[in-house]
Amino acid sequence: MLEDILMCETLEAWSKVLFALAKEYGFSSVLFGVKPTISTPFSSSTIISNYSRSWRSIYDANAYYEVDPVVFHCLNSSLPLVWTKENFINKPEQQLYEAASASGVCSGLCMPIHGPRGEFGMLNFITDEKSPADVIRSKGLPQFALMRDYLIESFQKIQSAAEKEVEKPPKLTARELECLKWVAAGKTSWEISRILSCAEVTVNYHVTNFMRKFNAESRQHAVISGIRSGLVTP
DNA sequence: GGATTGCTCATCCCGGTCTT
DNA sequence: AAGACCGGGATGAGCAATCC
Repeated sequence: MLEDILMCETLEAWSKVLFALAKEYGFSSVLFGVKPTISTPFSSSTIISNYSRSWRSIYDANAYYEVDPVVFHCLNSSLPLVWTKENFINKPEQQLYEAASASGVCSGLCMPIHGPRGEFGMLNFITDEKSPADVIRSKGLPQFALMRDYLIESFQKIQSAAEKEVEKPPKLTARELECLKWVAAGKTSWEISRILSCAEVTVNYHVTNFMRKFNAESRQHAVISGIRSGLVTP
């Protein structure tokens, strides 16, 4: 099944394998959450889970990620955490646990995610029993670490394929490409106008056009997009 | 012949920096 | 602090080449 997940080409297929893996390993539900960097707001995380919708809504509405000791563990460690009621110590944490257990989220195994490009997240397997120890003992902890690595690798492959699809480089005219190249070289509009033997406003016109094509808010932003798409070299 | 595309140019406004 | 200056950005008009 781990090999299967590397073959997935869509997030939908990937999710199905993830959910099947969790079930196969004896967990009632699973959550895979990841954000681009550790400092990115939690609200912009990508979350794939088969938690109950009501629990997800409650968790988000109460911003429980701010008090969740499992999240706190992931922020500070790469090691797996077998979490139970005992991990929820102070009042806000206990309130979170009460709400969670009422929704069937009683204990679990959490694998922190610290990706190769600074991505941060967690892979959280849930049971509706008081301790997941038996489930983990039967499969062995290293197996879950391996699963996490496969999931990260395959998820990133699907994500980058989707980004490439979205970021097809726009078609620039020869003049726009020349202006982009000189803007990337740090030249001002006036300097470019001298190089290309045209008026400064003409340079501005081409700059405005490639900015629009890159959907950029400034010429610097457009230059970065141009470098990313391979139209110009840094 | 009309529509579209690409290029050039003029004018105006805005925000940041420099000078007095 | 106020004005001058500069770079960046938006808008609109005109012209030439190309396509259908």
